[in-house]
Amino acid sequence: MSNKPADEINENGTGFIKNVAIDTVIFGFHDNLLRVLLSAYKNTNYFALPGGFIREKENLHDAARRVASERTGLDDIYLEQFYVFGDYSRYDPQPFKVIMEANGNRPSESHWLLQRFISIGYYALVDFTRATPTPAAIFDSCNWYDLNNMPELIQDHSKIITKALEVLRANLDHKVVGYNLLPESFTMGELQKLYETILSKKLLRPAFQRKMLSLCILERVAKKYSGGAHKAPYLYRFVTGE
Amino acid sequence: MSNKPADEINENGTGFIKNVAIDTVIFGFHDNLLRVLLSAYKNTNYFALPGGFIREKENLHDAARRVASERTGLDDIYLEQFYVFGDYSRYDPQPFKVIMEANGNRPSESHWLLQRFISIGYYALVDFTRATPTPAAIFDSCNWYDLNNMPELIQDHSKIITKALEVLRANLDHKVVGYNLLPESFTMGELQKLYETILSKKLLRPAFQRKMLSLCILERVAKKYSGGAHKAPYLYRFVTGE
DNA sequence: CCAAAAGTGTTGCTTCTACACCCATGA
DNA sequence: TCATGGGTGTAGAAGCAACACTTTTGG
Repeated sequence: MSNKPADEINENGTGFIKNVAIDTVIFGFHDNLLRVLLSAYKNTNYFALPGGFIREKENLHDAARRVASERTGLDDIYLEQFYVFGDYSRYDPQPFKVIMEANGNRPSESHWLLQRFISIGYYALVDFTRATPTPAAIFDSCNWYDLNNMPELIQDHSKIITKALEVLRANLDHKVVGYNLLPESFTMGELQKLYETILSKKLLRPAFQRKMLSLCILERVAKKYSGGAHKAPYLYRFVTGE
Repeated sequence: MSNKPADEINENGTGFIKNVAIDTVIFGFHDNLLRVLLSAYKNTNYFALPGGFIREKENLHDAARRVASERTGLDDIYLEQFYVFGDYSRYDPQPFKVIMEANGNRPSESHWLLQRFISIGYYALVDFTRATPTPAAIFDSCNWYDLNNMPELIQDHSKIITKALEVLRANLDHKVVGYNLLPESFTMGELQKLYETILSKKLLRPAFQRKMLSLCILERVAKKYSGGAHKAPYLYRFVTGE
């Protein structure tokens, strides 16, 4: 939970469901690295996952989509609910107290943001080249960090990312992941690099190519002349069924 | 959400987290049928999943375990969090209003149980022969219903069961399910019947037997002389690693 | 003509499917 | 001894890992 617009910061959180937060793990892929969007709070050393809250009459999914959209500038985002984090031990209001104080607020102990939150985790898969990381108004910046080189995160946000990656990996087999993380067209090599990065292991090139083509979800578009001294790879794109 | 003890029924739900419910789909297996525990409210025609709420300092998992334990009398229950139901359209306070009125209460519109709830779904797998369905104090009865022959349920509880079954099926491959749904010892035929019931399809006997044995999680205990005019099957049990 | 990367062929192993066969049991 | 259900054997198909080979590109 983070990135709240200014008007959300009032003592009792009018208009929002209390004690429930949404944390989104927004994955992007670039330069052969899997990255996530993190918010950095101004005037503090705190980093956190993009998060938000559910409006009183808002669908849970829509709230997650709203958060992911506001941070990326995209409006057609692939989202997957992956886990709920509900241990009482994750209750840690200290960071928010510091953040608010660093920004000139003096919240009372009963401020709604200082209460316990049950956090519903969503992961998003976005096309790195189309997303424009956008910090929430006033409060923070927002940037990509690769998974192997992340700053320390508040609360249990590191664990949330770990769990998101775990579920993403488990879903690799039966859900099409590349469609959301890659640009419109891409080479088979790029697709393989994506899979290898998510799984953290090498895959055999011939096997991967055949497996992907056997799914009948890819079509060849054209060849890509990269200027490299080697055979030009085909470009592929996902067939959308239209 | 249902089965609340009397002391939970006060206007503002003191001691509980508001707007969040837990619904548990408690599966049991008996007579070759997959069954779920349903609560029937007295003085109404309403049936619902066993449910409950999270105490202010209680872990989410512990709240789910508490609900499942109270309904079954068991204390070592296998639980799996499977989905969160958060559409605003599922908000339907009517049944609770009727239930409370049928039991002599006159809740105000602002009664906490008549507010919107986001419901966290857990499924439980229990040994039918050990569970003793126990209704929550005063309010309702509690019984097994087989999946193909269920009463109409309040709100979106049917959809919740459908989703639970979906996830249970998906988990059949990589989680050991029989251990929790069967008694201490069982025949290979019984285990196969369980799988066939969950998947709603026939499996090949030799293949099933070999697959199960190849997992090295079963050990033979003894033969079972059923009195039937046929070869006595072996009894198996899950090796626990002790 | 060479190096590098992409695409395809092939071989052998493992796994699964489908059916056949044998074994034990009590009427 | 027969019907019934449980356990095992096995041939063929399918799938996959591993490696070899061919093709294309620019230096």
